[in-house]
Amino acid sequence: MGKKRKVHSLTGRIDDRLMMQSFKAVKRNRGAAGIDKVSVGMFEENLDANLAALKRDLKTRDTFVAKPLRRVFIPKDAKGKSFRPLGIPAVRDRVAQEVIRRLLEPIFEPLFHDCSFGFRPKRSCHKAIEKLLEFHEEGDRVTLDADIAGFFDNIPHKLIVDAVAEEVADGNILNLIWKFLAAGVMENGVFKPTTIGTPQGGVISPLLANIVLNKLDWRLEQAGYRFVRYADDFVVVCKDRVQAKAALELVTEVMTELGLSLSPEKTKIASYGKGYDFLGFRLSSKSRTMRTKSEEKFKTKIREITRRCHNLDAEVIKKLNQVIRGTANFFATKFSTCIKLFQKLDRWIRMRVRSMKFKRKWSNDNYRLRKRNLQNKLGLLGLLDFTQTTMSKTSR
DNA sequence: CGACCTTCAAC
RNA sequence: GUUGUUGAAGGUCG
Repeated sequence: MGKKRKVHSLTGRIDDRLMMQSFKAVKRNRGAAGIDKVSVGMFEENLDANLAALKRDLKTRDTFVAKPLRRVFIPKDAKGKSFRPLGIPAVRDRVAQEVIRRLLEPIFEPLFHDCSFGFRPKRSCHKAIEKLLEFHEEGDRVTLDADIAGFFDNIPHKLIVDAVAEEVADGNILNLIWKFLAAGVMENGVFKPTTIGTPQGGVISPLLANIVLNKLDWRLEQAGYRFVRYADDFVVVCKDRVQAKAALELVTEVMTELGLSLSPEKTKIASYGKGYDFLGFRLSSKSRTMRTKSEEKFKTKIREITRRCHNLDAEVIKKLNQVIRGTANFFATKFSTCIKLFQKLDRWIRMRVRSMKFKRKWSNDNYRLRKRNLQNKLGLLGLLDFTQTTMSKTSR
């Protein structure tokens, strides 16, 4: 029953190499500037001096001041009128957060539950679903599909810092996290303090989310439930509806403790027999395919590329192939049963391409023939062309 | 292994 | 204008 050994000096690990690695990581994303309008490129102009100053501020207690976040609203779903509030930290602060993230991640990663799959290295949606399907194959077919209401925006700051403090005793680091959380936002020129939530757009936010929800994971484990969690979206696998009800009760209780609540619309008891949506797929005992929303998103994208008024050329085919490759790559997995859907979509894509505008070279040119030749020569591919390559790859 | 470019997906 | 973490694929150059 010895006391858990905490990590004491993380601050001491902040050196020039870590600073540089963190900057490189921020640069790789090619993200936009924050409130101070300093772009990554501008920060890089005096890189050594900027990193040195930042390192000093991070290492000496109560020196670092997080700049307010820049507020940007992005549409949540393609045509919906709901918006997601982004908080974009200044480039300097993104580097700072990356430094802290790199220090914290190795500490918390081993403590996380094996069934937590979101935002974690070497884990993915596919792995999450594979685990879920394993559970179903072992017999349990009723699911509690739960979603936390406004998760990132509603986690209490104290809860986050306390959760980190359970493993980290370095007061300076805890202070820095507190400052990131309480940086505030500038919304059309007016400063608004942030008293709750972790910024959507913050470098450490995903890690902090996992640190907090790790508590939920182990509570479920302790109660004997099997589940798969991806960020704030999780499925508890149950043997029947009675057990699912009980699971819902436990989850609700834990949510209250964490100052959170479930989204009533997105939380439901379903079954593997009837099927349910999770991480972009529609999962059921008879098929695992794209969910309707994802199919619509894909179609919208194809429509944009193959607009009737646009001229069919090499660029269009290239762009189409990129999108098709990417989509097939995600949805054609070991477990998915997408062949029929892909056939349908491929026919639809070819129809779209056929009806595109195509320049006539001379007045009585057989442009249909030239168009088809162009299509073949430039190699327009279909979703199915990519599934075959993924199939042969997965079997190796 | 690294730099850059493009795409897809989840949240 | 659009941030962030993670995973995947393809390409160019070392």
